[in-house]
Amino acid sequence: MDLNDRKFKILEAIITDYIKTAEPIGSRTIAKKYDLGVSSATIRNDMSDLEELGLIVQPHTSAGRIPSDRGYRLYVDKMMQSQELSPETAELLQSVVENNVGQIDYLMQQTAKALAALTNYTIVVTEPKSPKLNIKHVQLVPIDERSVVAVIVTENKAVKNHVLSVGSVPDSEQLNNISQAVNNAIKNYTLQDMEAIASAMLTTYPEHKELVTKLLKALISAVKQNDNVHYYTSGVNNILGFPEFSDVEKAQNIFRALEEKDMLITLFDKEGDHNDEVHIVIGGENNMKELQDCSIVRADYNYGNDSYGTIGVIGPTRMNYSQTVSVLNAIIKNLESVIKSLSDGKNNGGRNG
Amino acid sequence: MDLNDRKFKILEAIITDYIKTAEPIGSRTIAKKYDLGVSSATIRNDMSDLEELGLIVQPHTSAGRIPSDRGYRLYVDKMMQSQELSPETAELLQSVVENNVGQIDYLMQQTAKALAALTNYTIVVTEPKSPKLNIKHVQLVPIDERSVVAVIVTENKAVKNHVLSVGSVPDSEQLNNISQAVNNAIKNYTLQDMEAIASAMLTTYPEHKELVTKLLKALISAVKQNDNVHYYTSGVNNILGFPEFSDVEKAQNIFRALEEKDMLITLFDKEGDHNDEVHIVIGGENNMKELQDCSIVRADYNYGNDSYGTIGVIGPTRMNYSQTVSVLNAIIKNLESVIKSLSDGKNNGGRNG
DNA sequence: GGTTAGCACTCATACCAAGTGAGTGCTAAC
DNA sequence: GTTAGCACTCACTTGGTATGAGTGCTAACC
Repeated sequence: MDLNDRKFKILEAIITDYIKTAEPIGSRTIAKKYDLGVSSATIRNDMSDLEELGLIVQPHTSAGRIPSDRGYRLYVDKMMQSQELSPETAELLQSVVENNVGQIDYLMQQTAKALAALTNYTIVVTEPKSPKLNIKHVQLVPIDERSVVAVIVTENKAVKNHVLSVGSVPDSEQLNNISQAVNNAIKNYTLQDMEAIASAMLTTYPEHKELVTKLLKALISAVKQNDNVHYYTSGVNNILGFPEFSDVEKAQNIFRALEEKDMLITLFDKEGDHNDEVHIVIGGENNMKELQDCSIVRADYNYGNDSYGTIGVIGPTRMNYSQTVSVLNAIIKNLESVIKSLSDGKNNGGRNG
Repeated sequence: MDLNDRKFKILEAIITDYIKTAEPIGSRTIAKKYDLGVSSATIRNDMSDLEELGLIVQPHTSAGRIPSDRGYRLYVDKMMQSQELSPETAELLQSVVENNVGQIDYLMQQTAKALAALTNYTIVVTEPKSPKLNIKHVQLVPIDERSVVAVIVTENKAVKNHVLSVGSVPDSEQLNNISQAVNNAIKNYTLQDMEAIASAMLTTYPEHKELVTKLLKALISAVKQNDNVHYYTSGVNNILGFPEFSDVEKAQNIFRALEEKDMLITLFDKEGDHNDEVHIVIGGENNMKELQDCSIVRADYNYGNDSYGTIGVIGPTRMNYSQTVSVLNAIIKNLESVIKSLSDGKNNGGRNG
């Protein structure tokens, strides 16, 4: 059975209508609302075919039809028109990014917040992380008489702080010396040779054994903690606004999933390849049963040196995919351009004149 | 009208019962369940008096009574028995704190998570902040060819990173020199004299004008950002578990409030004095109308040098105050002891032998 | 005066039965 | 292939009727 033009149109009508109203839509409604030039009976026959193909389903006998996951999939892959953003929206997205450059965590938060407000869905933004993480620079900074912070800059330009508490803190100059020594050691050895570095350092600085030992531990944990990605969410409460989640049980499941860090991260990591495209996972296509009624639209943003972060939009399967994709594309473009202009040293991108 | 012993007992019965069941409780139930030695009619008379005093209310004519905010207040202030924590609970709370020393953000997150799991309420933990914030130490660390991170250690031992993007990055040695110069300047001037520091620095390092300017800007913003407190929440979804919030509208209001950073912060800042005590705000006592059906139990933890953070527990007014207070006291004690032992340089507190 | 039994009254909730209407599937005619 | 017509399904609404938990009041009791 193939899909002629009219059936495509009917499917599209059902999907767009259902996205708007969340109500099952019947043959008569389509006949009246969309000018297909045929009667409701004909549409009824077509709908029967569409159902046979698994593209739409009937919640119960005397109701209209709603799209199935497969229906949405077909729509998303073949039928969906890309949507132009309004100038105001585009500008808003740009200003959010540009106004928060420099403080990566704040930038993420504000991005998430803006997207949540714009889409009315739930947003998750993960900090950039690199598949191959190497430490680029280490600096010890004194905090008080008993503790120093090890500032660790990784290849992917992430900056992490580890507080080390030690018996006694060397003076600034010595801290600098030790930092320098570690930096040199890191350049010459790989992290696998941490043992070697440790023993080398300890012969040079036997009097700071405690500090050096703890510092190396921190370095190792920094590398390991690579999979301990930070992330920011916003618009979680939007979930409750959708009639499909007015059942508290369902909403609670979703909330639980959203609080479960590991779940989210694997969800984002899954679909393999991190490329430029926007990925869409519809309903049951993801195998977390808490999110079977949700769709996830996500895209990765490049952060230089193979490192990337992810922005994910989570909403009901009845989601405005077209708009969401446009918004995601726009924000990713903004983010990457700002990041690029930063590392180019010139801020020549996207300023209005 | 005064409250004799029996009336107190009746009020207590209503409150404890309602905390457990969330159902209005009637005279007959009290007479049967609690052995007061009088008939339901007598209890009925007493309940009428309690209602006249505004301590309990009737949701509708043919229902039992439930405690009012004033009833809870009386209970919390005069009647509530402090509750001993089970050894397992105490141990859990201790291990959470001890296992996460050193990474302040992770510690907060885990603390929030543990408390949420334990109490079944929503937890908000704010990072420590100081009423008088001074910068103690600054260190520049290179990131790549175009950016350095300014690591700022404040008096309250918070460590903040600001990424500065500059035309060209001086080598490590020069970065150290500049850092040192700023540190010296900060010791001699107050932050109000930032202008003076700036001009002094710029005569010393004219070739790094850009970097120095941006660094000083970062310092100022670090001081200002003092009120931009970070905080961590956990157990937000627990809200949905309570029958009083099964009305989606209400739940959504609460969620919105919890996502509104400023609201939460002012909520915590409000009740003035930050001392050792656990503060309890019941229902309408706080003036955020979104949280009128919630109670907030919060306590501050000391972080040395006048700086403190706050741990807040948010739940329905029908909250297990006694347990919540005990848990809060315990976790605060653990946190403070660990913090103290860190700055004492010896970890001699609370290890099992 | 405090306590109690008895009783009328209220009112949310559950239950049931009938009615309504949106929507379908099928058949026969066009 | 399309359409009109019709029987059928079934969620949802409406209204009327219990049911029962709980109260307030009164009169009697200790």
